[in-house]
Amino acid sequence: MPARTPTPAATTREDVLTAFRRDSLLAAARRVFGARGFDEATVDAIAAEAQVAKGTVYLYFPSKLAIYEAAFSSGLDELTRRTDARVREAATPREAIHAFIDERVQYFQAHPDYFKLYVVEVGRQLTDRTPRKSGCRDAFGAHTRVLRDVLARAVASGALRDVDPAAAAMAVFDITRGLVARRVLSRARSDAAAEVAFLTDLMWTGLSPTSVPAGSAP
Amino acid sequence: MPARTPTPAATTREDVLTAFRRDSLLAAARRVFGARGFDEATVDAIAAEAQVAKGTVYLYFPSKLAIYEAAFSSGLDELTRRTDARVREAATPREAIHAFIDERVQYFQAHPDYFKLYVVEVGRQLTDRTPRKSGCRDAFGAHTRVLRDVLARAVASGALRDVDPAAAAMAVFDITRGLVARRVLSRARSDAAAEVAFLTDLMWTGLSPTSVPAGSAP
Amino acid sequence: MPARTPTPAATTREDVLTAFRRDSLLAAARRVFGARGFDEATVDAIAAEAQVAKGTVYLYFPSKLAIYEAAFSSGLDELTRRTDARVREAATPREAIHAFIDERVQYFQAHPDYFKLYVVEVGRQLTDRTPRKSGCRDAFGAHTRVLRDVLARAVASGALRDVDPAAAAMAVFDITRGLVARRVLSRARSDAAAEVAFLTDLMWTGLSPTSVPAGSAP
Amino acid sequence: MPARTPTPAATTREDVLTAFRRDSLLAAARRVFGARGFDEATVDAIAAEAQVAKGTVYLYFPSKLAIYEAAFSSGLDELTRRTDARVREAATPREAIHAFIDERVQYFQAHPDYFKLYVVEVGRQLTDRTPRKSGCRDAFGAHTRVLRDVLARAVASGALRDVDPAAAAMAVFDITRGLVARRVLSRARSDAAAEVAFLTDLMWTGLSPTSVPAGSAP
DNA sequence: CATGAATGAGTTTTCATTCAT
DNA sequence: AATGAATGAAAACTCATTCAT
Repeated sequence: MPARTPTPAATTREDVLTAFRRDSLLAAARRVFGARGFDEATVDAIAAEAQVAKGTVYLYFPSKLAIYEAAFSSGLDELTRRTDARVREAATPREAIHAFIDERVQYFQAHPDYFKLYVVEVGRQLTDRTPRKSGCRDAFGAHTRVLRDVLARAVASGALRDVDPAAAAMAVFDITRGLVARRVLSRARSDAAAEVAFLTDLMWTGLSPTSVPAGSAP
Repeated sequence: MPARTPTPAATTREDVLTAFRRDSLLAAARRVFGARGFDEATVDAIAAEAQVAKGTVYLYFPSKLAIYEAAFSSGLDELTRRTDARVREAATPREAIHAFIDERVQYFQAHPDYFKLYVVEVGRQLTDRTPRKSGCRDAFGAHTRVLRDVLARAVASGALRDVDPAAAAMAVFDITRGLVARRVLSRARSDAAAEVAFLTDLMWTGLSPTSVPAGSAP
Repeated sequence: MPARTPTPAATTREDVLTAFRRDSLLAAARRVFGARGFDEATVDAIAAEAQVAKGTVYLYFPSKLAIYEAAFSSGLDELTRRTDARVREAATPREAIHAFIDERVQYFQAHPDYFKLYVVEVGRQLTDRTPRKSGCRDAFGAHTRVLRDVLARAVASGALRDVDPAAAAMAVFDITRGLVARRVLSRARSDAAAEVAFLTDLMWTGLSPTSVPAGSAP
Repeated sequence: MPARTPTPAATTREDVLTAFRRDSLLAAARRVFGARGFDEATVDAIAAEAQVAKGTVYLYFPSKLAIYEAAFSSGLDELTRRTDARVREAATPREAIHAFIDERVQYFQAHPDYFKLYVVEVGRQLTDRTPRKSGCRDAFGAHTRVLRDVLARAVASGALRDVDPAAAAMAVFDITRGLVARRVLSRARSDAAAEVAFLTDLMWTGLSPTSVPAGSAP
């Protein structure tokens, strides 16, 4: 990484075009894979969606699986980047939880195709025998890292009661995922603010230190 | 032929064999579909798993999709039946939440193949253009009905604070799903009691009426 | 053929039953093959039509092809027998031609399924690489033998002009076949007498010795 | 690429190649369907006959049935066109009958594969439950239309006796078909002139107005 | 670089035939 | 003799991938 391509001015017309084509193909792939799943999607359909010939796809990606993984990863990267940024900006743990839920709901609402791709991939990971070489697998763990760290600090400072921050972050992650799934599946177009607020409140209350002793174990 | 066996239940050897074959095939289908997903699974593989010839499969099911739906539905029925029973038996709302989470974690832990099939089906539903005729789709809504009713009564009686019972039930459903997913994916064999207890506590605390005013909005 | 089975009393109950079953199967086969053609017909369908189990079919015939050939031949035998009888009874060549056409039209009208089987078999014979071992092939030649002989005698006696009797018999055969095909295809139920009379007249006139010199060659 | 070839007819190399492939496939299909019938023919065999891979066939035709119908129709169109032309050119009714028989015998003699395909199709039409949408069915009726019109005019002008022109045309059609069938089946290579002349004479004589009263009905 | 025609491996499904009961 | 469950070979069709233009 010390020496990038030594031609600083090398970002030629070519490169721009190439990058543009790649992005077009990834966007097309997200739409097609999201709409049909991995197996039902055809390379032909992706090419048509991107308005290029089928052969062209193979100039940019070595295989259908590679397109899929690139499409999945590129979306995931952006989602994670945005989520992490908003969580980091949050002034309080409560706001961090709210930011996490809100950002993800908004992102997926704006990119329902990608949500489908995302869900399909979770299914693939569960059912795939060949352990995914690409970073897909680990990527999932990274989703909640920033939130977990925020919660860990909150527990340490006494702002939250003494829970496992990782488990708590996962719980927030899961209810977010469930909310998004129902909204995407039902093609909900309404504002999700009320539902986001409810889940934020539910989690925050559940994690607050001021809660009552909670009685005996079940 | 003079005297047909007067078995009152008319359950002949044939019937038993037929039922056995059907069950063997469904079990094989659950394993194969769970391991590979719908598209990657082949009827050949299911037949081999059930130790019959390919043609035999078609004596019991009219198509690959029919096998899949039967395998999915049969497991779902049992899961729902067991979950509902345990939730109904619960003496308190807190116990109901615990029963819901605990039963489902135990069931899926005992049938990891079925959990994969279950996840795969969620993916299919998202990506399927042809609305599934079979009860698969509606079946999902029914998962939380009993729990929702319990929570609704608890809200009415003041045992819980004033939340939307359906949304609360969904939250419980989602964190359960997340827990199971992580345990199945990581092939966890350990006892899930601690994690179940944590989630029960989290939800119960979050829903309790004694919670603090919760401060300002996020 | 001089010594039939030397047990004259051997026609037991068994034999009768066996013969009955064979005939039932042949009748069923004629219906099914006639309705669907050879390839589209299934042994299952024939068994069902004959109200026996599939395995039973194989007790009476060694293969699907054998059933087909037996069904075809049995019908053909009857048709030829009846046609020959009526042609032989005819007092004049004109009546012989009429008898030939009339009998065949009536027979096929009464057995439309068999006509389809008959047409399909003609197609098969044309397209079959493996020369039919059974008598099917030669059987066709025999259709017009009796009519041909009648015409030959008529030519010899001067009752008809000097034509090739075989070619003339074939012409009568062909127009009969065409008439039947159109009637069966259009499911005609009306009386064919007028059409039979027309064709008889057409052929008779064409073959009569009193015809004009016929002018120049075409 | 700066200047697209401004070929006014736009018949590029591509188009020629495509048309060539299509024709090759149709010719192969005629041979294979003619040799084996519809059901016994495999797409694999057609592909092999045309020296292309199986998948290639599906680039030009959507299904096996579509290939079959295209092969059937293309041949039928040419046959009908040629027959109609020769019949129209004929100066007299007798010549029209001769032209009809002669042209068809010659065409089928030159394309025996197509004759088999033709016969197979007749069998299919008889046994097909699903009424053929394509023009195959109606096409048969059109075969004799031109000849029928010629005969109708001849009847009107008194050149022929008072017969149903349609029935007469059918009779000519049927004897032609029979002659061709026997020649193709026996792989006759000899000149058919004598047989054609005989049938022409037979029909013409049968239809001539100068015929004797023909005696009593049979 | 871009194209899209060609390839052929792989999948579902059917059905003639066998054989244990 | 009769049954019908089991078998597995065969065939239509799809689509990821390649490569000549």
